[in-house]
Amino acid sequence: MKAAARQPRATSKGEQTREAILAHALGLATRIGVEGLTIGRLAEDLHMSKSGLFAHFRSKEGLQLEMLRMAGARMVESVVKPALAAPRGEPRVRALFEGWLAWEQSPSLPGGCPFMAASFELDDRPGPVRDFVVQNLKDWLDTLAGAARIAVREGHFRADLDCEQFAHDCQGIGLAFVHASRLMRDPRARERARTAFEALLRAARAPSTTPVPTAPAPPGRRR
Amino acid sequence: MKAAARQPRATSKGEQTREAILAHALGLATRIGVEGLTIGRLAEDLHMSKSGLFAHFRSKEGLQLEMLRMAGARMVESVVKPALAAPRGEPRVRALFEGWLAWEQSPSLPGGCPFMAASFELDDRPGPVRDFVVQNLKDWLDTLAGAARIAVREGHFRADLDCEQFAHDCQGIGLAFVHASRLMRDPRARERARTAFEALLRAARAPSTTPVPTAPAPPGRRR
DNA sequence: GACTGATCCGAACGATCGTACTATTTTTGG
DNA sequence: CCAAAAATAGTACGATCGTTCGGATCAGTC
Repeated sequence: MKAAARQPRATSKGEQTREAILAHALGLATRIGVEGLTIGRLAEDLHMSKSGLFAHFRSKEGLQLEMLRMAGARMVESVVKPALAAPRGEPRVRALFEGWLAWEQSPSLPGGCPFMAASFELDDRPGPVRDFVVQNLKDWLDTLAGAARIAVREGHFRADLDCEQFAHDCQGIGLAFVHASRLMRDPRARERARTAFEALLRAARAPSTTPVPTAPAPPGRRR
Repeated sequence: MKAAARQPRATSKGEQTREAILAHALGLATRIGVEGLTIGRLAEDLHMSKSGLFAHFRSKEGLQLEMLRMAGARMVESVVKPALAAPRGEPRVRALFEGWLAWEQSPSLPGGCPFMAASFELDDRPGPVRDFVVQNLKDWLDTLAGAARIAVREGHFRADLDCEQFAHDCQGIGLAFVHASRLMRDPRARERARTAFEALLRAARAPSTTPVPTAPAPPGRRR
């Protein structure tokens, strides 16, 4: 928290309290929702005055946006970037999924990934906050689809795989994981998610791995 | 509004306004959330006084619970019951899924299935409302798993299929559908959901599309 | 037509919301 | 160390929240 003592710039006093506010807001928002965030509650938790805290952001919406911006940056840093270190192809897809699972259960996010929660909270409430969430999730889906496309090029996945559909299905597994884990308190949630993901991978892989000698495409196969 | 003039009982005046309140609350809650429901807003929309409306329920929590109770009953009526008319086995599983898709897009639910939204809204907020949502979703998952189990018995699905996992995966597809449809405004959301569901069915079916002639009960068959 | 219960309204309560203004402190560069 | 600047606190505002309470208005029974 206070590693570097000799930093004349880069972290003015205001900057670091501002970051502390955002970090706490993030942890809070995962539990009570992005809209449920309250300046008063934040100030109380951080032993500040409402006005002193408020002065860091132009409005509540500003606070929400900056908080989500921080969450997005953290997610890229702790999920996407490390996954890029994994070998191209299926291993990287796996790394993305596993990284996301870990991110979802990160201790700094006691209520889980804020974007997942916001997906359902803001889906019918237009505004810049919603727009930001949509953009972030679109980027995430693109990342997944891109990794799948690479896996196709590497020969790990079927050549005719619909990569957007693959990303979509991954998202479904993730959402089901949150559902089972957070709401239903199912202790097997993680196991369930992994099972579903393995099945998805199996279906996405090149047909050679499955010892099916007959035609792999049943009638009516389209797109 | 006054169709039946000769009804001495069964629908007293209070009962029908109470139902009107709940119906409107349901439509509202799907858009602004269960917690976002507001007595004032409801009263304004229905041209009533706050206190007059409030008198129908002991508390806001009471209103929320009764509203969800109505939603659950409607869902059973419009999804589960009709599906029971479908032939046992895979057709019934299909009917459940298709019925749920239609329910999710029902015009009386402008924001989609309230339980889906509540899943993420209340996952970290203990209380009777959360408990009710959990119970309802547990029942839904049991219905799905039960239908799958019947499909196994009918020989439509693999004998070693994990029916709870199947229900879990169905839920994931549903959640991804809501995600893609409501938040991302993806016009292909429905197509995506159907594609994912067909893949799930394909993986659940007996290993060869041709009916299995061998013993229908492999070792390890229980419950 | 008076009585009775159900139904609804109006006004008010304390609390809390987001935000605006003005002081007062604290940090910072010279 | 000092003045300028940044950061925080204090106070107050109009709105709205859930809830209470006493009184109107209505329906149905004798």
